Formats: sequence, C-alpha cells, structure tokens
Amino acid sequence: MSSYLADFNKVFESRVRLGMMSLLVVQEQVDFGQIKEILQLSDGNLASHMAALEKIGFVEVRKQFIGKKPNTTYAITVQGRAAFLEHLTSLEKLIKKIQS
Amino acid sequence: MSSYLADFNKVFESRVRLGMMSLLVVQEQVDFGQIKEILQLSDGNLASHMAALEKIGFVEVRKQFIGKKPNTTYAITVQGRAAFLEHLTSLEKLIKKIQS
DNA sequence: AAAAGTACTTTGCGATACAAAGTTAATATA
DNA sequence: TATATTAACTTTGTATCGCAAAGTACTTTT
Repeated sequence: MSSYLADFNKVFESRVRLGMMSLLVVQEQVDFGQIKEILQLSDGNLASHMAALEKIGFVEVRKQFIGKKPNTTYAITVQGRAAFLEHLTSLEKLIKKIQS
Repeated sequence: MSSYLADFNKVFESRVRLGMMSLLVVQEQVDFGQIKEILQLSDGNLASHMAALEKIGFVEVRKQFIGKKPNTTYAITVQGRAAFLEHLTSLEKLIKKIQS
C-alpha cells in the first residue's frame, strides 16, 4: 500500500470496530449490553470484533458482577486511544487536503 | 447496524477505494498508470476495485489513445463526489463529537 | 425442574481482497 | 515476419472476513 494511505489503520476499516472505538473513546466504561444495543450487533459479532481489538491491545476487558449478574465492561487502552486518534487525524488531513 | 454508523458508506470501507476516491476528488483526470503507481496496486486489484466504483456510478471511465498507446482515465461522477463528501462529513461529525 | 439471562465460542456460508497468471489488441523490435 | 512489449484488463485460486445462528457454561429467576 502506498504511503498515501499508510496512516490509515487497517483495523478501523470496519464500521463495527470504528463504532466500538468511537464509543470507548468518549465513554471510559462501556458494557457488553450497551454496545450490543447501541451498535445493534449480535452477541457473536460483538464478541469477535471486540476480541480483535483486545488482541492488538486497543481495548481492555473488565469482568465483574453487578448484584448477581455477570457484567463485562470494556475500556480503551492508551495505545488504542493513540491509534484511533491518529487514524482520525489522518482522515482530517485527507479532508483538508481535499477541501483546499 | 445502528444509526450511529448508518452514514458511513460501505464502499468506502476499503483503503484502496478510499484512496481512489481521494485521488479522483482532487484531480479531475487520473489514469490507470498513475493510480497504479500512487496507490501501489497490482493491475488486477486496481481494475476490480475501480470496476466496483464504476458499477455503482461513482466513477466514469474514459478510454483514448495517447499517441499510439491506449490510455484509460477515470473521473469522479457527480454522485460519486456527493457520496464521498457525505462520507467524509460524517467522519468529521464523528471527530467533532469525540472532541467535544 | 424449567426457563431465562449473560457472555461467549463454534460452525458454516457467502462475500471480499489480493496476487498471479492468462487474455486481447495494438505496437515496437529483431 | 516472428517475437517481444505495453496497456488494461479478466480469470482463477486462495486466504481472510463478516455475520447470523446455533451451541455452551454458568447462574438466577420462576
């Protein structure tokens, strides 16, 4: 791939993962149920995309019990935040390049 | 998919097509060879992604001869430009939403 | 005891991305 | 005139992806 597009992170070439990161970057803690509802995902789809973000260290999982119910919350990591903002920055640059 | 991400055009969820549209939106005429070199694509990959953009009416093909050599140039269509700018606009909105 | 909730994992399939090789048609070269 | 080259594809094959649906494990509610 050319340097023209080198800054775009491949992991963000997915609406689902883009959506997840968007949620996580604004809200420090988001749980499974919230993400599922907001992004309208099936359990499996949510789990697998989140696993991908986890695997590369962009997201951290926190498992706890709320009352008697299991609860899984996700949080963005420092690297995840950096990578996502970098990605958005290169998109912004692209937009500006186009507008000028 | 949630309304949160509904504005993102699926056809632009590809670095190659994103790159092509970026080139075409700033430069009215881009030919096969230029795109190939700038985006570092194989002939086949270029042709198939461009065919996808053509098929949905975002790009127009112009075939001509330059001297005695065949030359294929691509140009963005009105709809293509509109759709791409819309896509970028929703990304901008996302960025702003996040920054606020 | 049965049903439901939470968070997955597995399965299976259709779509996608890509390189590599093959194709077509013209031109240039030996 | 045979062969190689160039340009622009198309075809083929493979690996990966995205997703729904079904299955699993564990717990709680009925």
